[in-house]
Amino acid sequence: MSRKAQGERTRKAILETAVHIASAEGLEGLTIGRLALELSMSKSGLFAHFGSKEELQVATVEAAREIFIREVIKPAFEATQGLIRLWKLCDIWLAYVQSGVFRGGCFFAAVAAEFDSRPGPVRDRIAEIMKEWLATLRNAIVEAQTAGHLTNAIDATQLAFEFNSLELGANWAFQLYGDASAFKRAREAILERLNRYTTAAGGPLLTHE
Amino acid sequence: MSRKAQGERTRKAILETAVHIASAEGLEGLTIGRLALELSMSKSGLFAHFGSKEELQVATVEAAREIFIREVIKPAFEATQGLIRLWKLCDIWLAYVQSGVFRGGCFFAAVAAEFDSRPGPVRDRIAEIMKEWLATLRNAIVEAQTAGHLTNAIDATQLAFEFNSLELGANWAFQLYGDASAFKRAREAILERLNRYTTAAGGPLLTHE
DNA sequence: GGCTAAAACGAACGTTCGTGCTATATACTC
DNA sequence: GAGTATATAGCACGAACGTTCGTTTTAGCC
Repeated sequence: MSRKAQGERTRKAILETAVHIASAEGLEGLTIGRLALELSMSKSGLFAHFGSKEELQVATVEAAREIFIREVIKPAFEATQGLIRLWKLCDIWLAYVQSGVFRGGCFFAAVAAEFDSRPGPVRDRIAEIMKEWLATLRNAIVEAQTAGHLTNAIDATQLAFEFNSLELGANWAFQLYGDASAFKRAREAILERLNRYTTAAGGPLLTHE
Repeated sequence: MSRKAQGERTRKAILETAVHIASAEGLEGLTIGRLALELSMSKSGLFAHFGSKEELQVATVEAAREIFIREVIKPAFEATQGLIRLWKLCDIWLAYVQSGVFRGGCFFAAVAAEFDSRPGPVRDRIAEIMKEWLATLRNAIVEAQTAGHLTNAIDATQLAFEFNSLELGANWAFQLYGDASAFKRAREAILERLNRYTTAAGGPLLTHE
């Protein structure tokens, strides 16, 4: 193993742990000492991988984005474009949060609330990424309309807002109360809307169970 | 003014400022030094009003609850029980957040995300209060059903979850993007549901404008 | 086997945090 | 007016924070 590759590997390991900690304790609660302790390495050795705490935070956000793409976006995009993919995006998102891989639930919901009043590059990147997600959702809706699965009467931006809200709401209920039925409620609400706006060409109604 | 009353007054002033800071910086970001500076008093003098930082946090949460009751719950409860009150609860909540009295938007949305992975009395109190809000919402729905304004076919808990989610979603969009149209979207989604489930006895349809 | 450069370390910096101890100023009681 | 309780201030503490610096370990190259 080259020395160079070793550095990359360590950096990956650091960020992997950082994402988990930050989802629960936040990006400020994510301290370098704590991170070093958890990885059994020195503060200074760890710090050398990033020039500053802010850079570490940005890198952590970036790492979380890649995980999100790998675990939610990509699997959903294996489905064919249209209604199915739209539903997959929502369904997999909910399943992913419910699976509890992150102690703090949805990473971005957590850090968005933390940084929404803290101007700077960290906040900017978080906002960008969440906007990206919302655009993905909206785009899937438009595609479902183009494919003739959903009626053109609905406003795609409005529907994307509603779906995103329901997901945030489910995440909130699960994190605060451990209430897993919130995911069922979110799915029910989303499906109800999808089914209501499905055209004849949209195929048989989707169901929850 | 008695010494005793002076203490009470100071405490109120502290908590008033604390709620504002915490809505933006969080309950951990709310430091005693910062708070003392903002109030032009000494750290120790301020600290004497609370036995610990945790007590200060709990007191701040309590203060926020009282503000919320005064500004949202009470005004909504001036409306007659039933559909109107239910709508008022949602509408006033949105207007209150939009008014921007708190730099960090909805106080409870902010601190819930911060503390949902931090066990302790602070988290417990936040969870209680938000459950209280959800119960208020649900109860208003049930009352609207009992009054014959809304159909009994709907699940009150489900609808309360959806309304709460839409409110959280609007708060999220406004805080992260300054997007005021999110409030319009939330209102539209809520009204759409209310109108759809309104019985003939529910009176004329509610409108947004 | 030495040389180089990357990677990790250990110790310390200055600052800020929450918290405690002691003293002073103020208002009410008798 | 002396005495007491309350409110606030001053000062110091130990711990933890992000950060810097000089050193040591390690892998690849000639």
